[in-house]
Amino acid sequence: MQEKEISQAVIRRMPRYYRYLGELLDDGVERISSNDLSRTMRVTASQIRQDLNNFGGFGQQGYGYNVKYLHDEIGKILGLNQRHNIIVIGAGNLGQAITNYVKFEQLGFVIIGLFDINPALEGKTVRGIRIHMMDDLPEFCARNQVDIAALTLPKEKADASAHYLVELGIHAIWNFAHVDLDLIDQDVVVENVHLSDSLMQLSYNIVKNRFEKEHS
Amino acid sequence: MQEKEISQAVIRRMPRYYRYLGELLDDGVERISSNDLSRTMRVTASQIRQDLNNFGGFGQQGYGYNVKYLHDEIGKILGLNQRHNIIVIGAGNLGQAITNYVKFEQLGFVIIGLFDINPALEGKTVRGIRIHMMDDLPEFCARNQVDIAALTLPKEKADASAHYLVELGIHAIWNFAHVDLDLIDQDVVVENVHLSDSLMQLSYNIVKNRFEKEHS
DNA sequence: GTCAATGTGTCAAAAATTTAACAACCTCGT
DNA sequence: ACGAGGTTGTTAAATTTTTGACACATTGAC
Repeated sequence: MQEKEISQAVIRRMPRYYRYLGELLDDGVERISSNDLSRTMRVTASQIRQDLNNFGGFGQQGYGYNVKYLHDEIGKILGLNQRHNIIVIGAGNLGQAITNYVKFEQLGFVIIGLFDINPALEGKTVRGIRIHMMDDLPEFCARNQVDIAALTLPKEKADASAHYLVELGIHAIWNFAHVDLDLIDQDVVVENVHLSDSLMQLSYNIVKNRFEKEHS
Repeated sequence: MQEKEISQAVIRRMPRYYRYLGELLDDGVERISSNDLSRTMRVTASQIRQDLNNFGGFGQQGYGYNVKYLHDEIGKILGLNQRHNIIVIGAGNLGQAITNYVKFEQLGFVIIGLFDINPALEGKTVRGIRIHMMDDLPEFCARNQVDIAALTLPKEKADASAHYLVELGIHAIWNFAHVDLDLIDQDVVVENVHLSDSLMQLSYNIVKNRFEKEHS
């Protein structure tokens, strides 16, 4: 499938292509050129062609790209042609919010259970999905195929939980706790969503923007 | 304050430095060298020094960096020395989850109101913070200083809301809707949190990881 | 069927980012 | 007060990423 290493910079852009192509598809657009796409996406056409060519030649000279075909192919590249079962560790507000986000399911990401240590939550459900106690985790993982664990718990507990999950055979973690999990050398893929980092970036740009306005 | 343009690559790393320095501070560490920090953060010492030097010389030869001082300075760079009032547009699960996330307040980001169009939510509160109807937005913005609007609503409504917010004088948007807001040329700073993009990246890396295991 | 227009894949150049190297300087033990 | 050891700020090299350019394939009008 993959041959040479593809830079994460490219990978970061792929979901965005997928999104735009999905919209074109919904709009009934059949074909598109890198040039037209570059205008709507506000990136260079060269970058689009370069990015796509990392994975193969999906276009045709003189024609462009077939929207449906390209959309499907990028979907395959991103693994969206297969189902991913998710468990959510930490059934607090964020965990529940994610569980309620139906859109993920359309992409093949299906939440099959939530876990928490708070006994008050035991047996309750979110969108029909049950909240279990952490003690039940080993059995649950043995009985169900769990592809991804979403970590939505306080940072103090995140690292220990992550190690525990890896022990139970989980190979992918979607980490919302604002720590960097110390899982080097472990056979596990981690994707971080650091909301406070994001806010701080925004804050930096706010201050910068104000400054530039004052001095121009 | 800022002189030459600093690349967003650097800015993306600053919150992470801030986080690690905060932890060192909590641990009572007084000073640290770029070398020691590089080991814990798993980046090169050279990058740390280079990054920090974009903003000035915070260290001292033969000594290293004073943790508290550096933490404070990075905080200032990121604008964490001032308060940022946030309104949340869309009081659904995600909006409420964010509102409940107390940690932001410690960083100076204070949520002062939620807005929705669902009449059933009118007057309810989340962590003591009131949910208003969208109709009240103009008056609310006139009476309160609103620095950031967090957009936690369906993508169909995101773009129109964003334009409306800009009209009302808001200059910063924290966008959770998975569309790219079309706000070029507007005097507004946008920070995106595209959760599904993040999930797709994770998915890509899962597939890649599996593939590499099978072929090694 | 021909040909201008279109548009990809790819190679090369340019720009940006990261890493390495080191001179200058500070610390701290003696 | 001195000097060995340590550490920054900074310059230069290496690497990565992005952009530009164009040969060549395909389309679609006539």
